[in-house]
Amino acid sequence: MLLKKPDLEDGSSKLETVEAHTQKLGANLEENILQSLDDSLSPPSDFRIHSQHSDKLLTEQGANVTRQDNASTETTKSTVLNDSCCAEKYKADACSRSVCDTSTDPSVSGVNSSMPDFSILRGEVCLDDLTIRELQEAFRATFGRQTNVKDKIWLKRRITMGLTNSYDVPSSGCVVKDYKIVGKDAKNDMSDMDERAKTGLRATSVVIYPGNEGDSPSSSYYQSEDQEDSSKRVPIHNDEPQGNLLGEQCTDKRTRKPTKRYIEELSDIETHDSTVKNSSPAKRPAHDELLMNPRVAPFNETGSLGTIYPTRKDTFGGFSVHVPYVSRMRRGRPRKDFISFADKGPSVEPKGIQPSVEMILVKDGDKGNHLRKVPEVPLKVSSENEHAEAVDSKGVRNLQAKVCSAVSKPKIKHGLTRKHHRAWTLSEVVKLVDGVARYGAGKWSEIRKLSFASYSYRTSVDLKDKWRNLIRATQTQLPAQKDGACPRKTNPSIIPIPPSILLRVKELHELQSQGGGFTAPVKFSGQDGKVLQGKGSGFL
DNA sequence: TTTAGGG
DNA sequence: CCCTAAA
Repeated sequence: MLLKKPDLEDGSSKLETVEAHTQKLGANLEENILQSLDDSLSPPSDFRIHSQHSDKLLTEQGANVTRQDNASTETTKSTVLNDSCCAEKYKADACSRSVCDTSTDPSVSGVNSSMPDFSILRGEVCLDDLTIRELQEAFRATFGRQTNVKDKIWLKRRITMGLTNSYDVPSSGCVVKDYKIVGKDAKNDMSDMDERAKTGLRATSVVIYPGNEGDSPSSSYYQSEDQEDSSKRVPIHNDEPQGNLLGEQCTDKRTRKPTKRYIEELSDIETHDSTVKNSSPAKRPAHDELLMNPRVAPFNETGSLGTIYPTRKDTFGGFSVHVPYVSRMRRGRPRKDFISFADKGPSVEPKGIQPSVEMILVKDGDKGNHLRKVPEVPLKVSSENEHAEAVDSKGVRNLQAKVCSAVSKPKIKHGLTRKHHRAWTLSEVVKLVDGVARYGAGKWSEIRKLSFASYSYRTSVDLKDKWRNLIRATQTQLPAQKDGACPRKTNPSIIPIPPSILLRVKELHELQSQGGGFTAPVKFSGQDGKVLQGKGSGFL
């Protein structure tokens, strides 16, 4: 971009700096432009004449021979590719170089490449003065390939575009000097082009290109130019127009800069993609919901009958697709009917599956670790636990808990295990309440150590969570009980916490929340204590 | 490591 | 239960 300054004539002295500048200065940008130019000018499929012809033409260059042998083109085009690529590459280089490093470069002529006479482009070029032939030659010099287009305007324009590396050139009457448009409409420059690119306007969109020799440049040229139909927006390649042998008339379309909106849409898609792939680390950095980020799209039309389904974007094997929006499989612990299935009796308990793991588990628990990192297969609670709960009047719950722990080992995803859900037994709850009463709410670590020594699977966090749930229960369940039966308690597998315990929880909670930093041990108030004792809970 | 709190 | 921040 910045390379094509007028002060580059006789650039031998400045060549190096300029090229250095080129590399330094966003090889990307420059390369993109040149690349797209290349693409547009030399589609590999039907590029141009055979190198032999090129050579021949090269030798005849002085005469500006522009005859094209279409038959040869057809039959031998495939062998040209390398050569043409070289030429194109060279041309690309030539576009970003100073003026005189081209035709005089010995290496170029040494490679037997069909380099056109770039001298024709040197200095000030007034395309209006040239004949069609000369224009064609200039075209060749500019793009490094032959053209048989005879349309002067088109040629001029194309040459100008090539020389100035700009898509935004006047259709006629301009003078190109040192790869920059001077004379008429000298303001057509890169900066101007950038401006247009920003605004999404294309001056070229109104220019009509006359067709030539079947490769009509105007056909389907700017179709959907200004229609922001994103589905039609494709990057600058693979857009070869129909029936075109030379592929030179589609240059504009293929090389036109994407509109702002296109860019935005593209980046939008990318960000969406990335968010889908990366999930949002802030929210849920881990694992198992990586793909569970349903992206509800606004009603997309997916049905062939035109029916409208709500869909969400989902990811399957790296592909982002829309699928009908339905609930996902539940994650986490199995449903309670599963529990009740397991609850049918101790006979269901698969005791013999992995006896060794049990030992590991118990040992682990004694150390007070929490089990998440270990592949957890709790088959059986420790004997002390059993003993402690043997006195519990609600033995069913014990069984249930144990069986539950025995039957499943949720492995969520790839190494990360979820601690198996163990239903809180009544005795546990009582222990917890007692612990809170003794050590105060918040001393979960202490409570765990002192009151839950035998419940290795209960962490201090568990205690805290359970206590919180108990508090909630007192706030919801308790009043409801007074008013009447809670409709949701019809579930038999959920054994309600006895109101006595709830009352005590409430009392403790109120007490401790009022008392601020109160941590002093509190013995039960007589009423609650009595009830608890009556329950026969055998803790401590 | 523990606690608190949101999810 | 999980996860994280804060202490």
